[in-house]
Amino acid sequence: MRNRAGEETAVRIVDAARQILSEAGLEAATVKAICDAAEVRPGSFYNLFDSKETVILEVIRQAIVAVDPDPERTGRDHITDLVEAFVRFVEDRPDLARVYITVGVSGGITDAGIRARMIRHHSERVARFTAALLRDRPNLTDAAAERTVDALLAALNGYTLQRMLDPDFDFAGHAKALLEMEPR
Amino acid sequence: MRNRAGEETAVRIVDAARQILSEAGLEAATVKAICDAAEVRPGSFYNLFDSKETVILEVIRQAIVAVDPDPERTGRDHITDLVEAFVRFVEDRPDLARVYITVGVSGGITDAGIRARMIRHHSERVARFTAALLRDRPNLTDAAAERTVDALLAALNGYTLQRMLDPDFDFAGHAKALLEMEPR
DNA sequence: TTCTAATTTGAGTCATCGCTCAACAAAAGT
DNA sequence: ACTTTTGTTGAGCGATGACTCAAATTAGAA
Repeated sequence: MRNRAGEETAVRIVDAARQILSEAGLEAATVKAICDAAEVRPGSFYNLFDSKETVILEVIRQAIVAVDPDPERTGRDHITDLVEAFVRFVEDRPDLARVYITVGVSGGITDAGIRARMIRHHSERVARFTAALLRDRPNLTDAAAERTVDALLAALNGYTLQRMLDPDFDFAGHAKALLEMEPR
Repeated sequence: MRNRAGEETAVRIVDAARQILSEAGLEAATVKAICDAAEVRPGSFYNLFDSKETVILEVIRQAIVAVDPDPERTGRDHITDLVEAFVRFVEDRPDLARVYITVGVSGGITDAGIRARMIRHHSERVARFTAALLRDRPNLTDAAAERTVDALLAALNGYTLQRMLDPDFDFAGHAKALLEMEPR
């Protein structure tokens, strides 16, 4: 990387990398494939990024950030808002959702840095969802709320996974139905 | 592939492939890496298998088969048995569980054959779990039972995913707690 | 216009990929 | 013992991977 310019080109490269990662997976995300999709030559690629890995990590970062938009609003959301926001994320940004689930997970197994980020992100989600649930249903104990949220988030991730495999899967319907579940 | 013998060698190769796939992911599963781990030379590899892909698909097949052991016993299990069998699978064979979740999913996005097998396998699981649940709780309607099973399996998959990222995660505890959930 | 710095280029390096095959070794028949 | 079948070897093939860099091009300041 020689300097800080060419930002529009850098954006095109990251966009191309995201598209390839989401549609064809990590294996297919070669420098050549990314450069072709971004209409850039390898020299430009390496003028702007230190390595292929840098670009891929940037896409994963985008995905993690996009999972929970507006995290600064913590404290005001209802649990339905949080679920709906996640549904919107999966429906509107299937590319980032795919990256989140596939690259995030397989990368999490290989790469300790990615793993740490995924785990941290998950515990932040649990805290946020639990606070919202307790606000909506104050009759629940803290433990019961956290158990419920654990199950809710696991099921949301499971449905996301299913949605990635089967584009016809009614993700929104199933996700919202989860709000009707509770410990018996 | 020249003949059908050298089966012990073939087993060693598949074992090595499974280990590498589970610990280091698809990217790391090169023919050289597999051969080194199996203490075999590439010539022998290609004497026994048509391609690298053949071996990887065999590992994925093993994983899918191992998810639901003894499927011929359909009709007698309780829902708790099915969940416990899955818990045992994840705890006892984390290697195959990792392959199931990571390679199965990322492969499912790329490869139509893998995708079809994963989807088929999932609908078989839904049918089996739903039958068991209706047997245990005849007061549920078919639709409610299937909704419950959908959520149960999604959550199990989500927990599996979480377990793959965090080895300290109490998978068995969370999985069994799911049996206490129901539609309200 | 002219000079300079920012940006892009593409041929090229070296390593590694999946895979092949002629030769060799070990068993198994006969 | 000799032949055949079965299994293994490892050098090496062409293709492609990530990545480099001197040269060309472009853009903005002077």
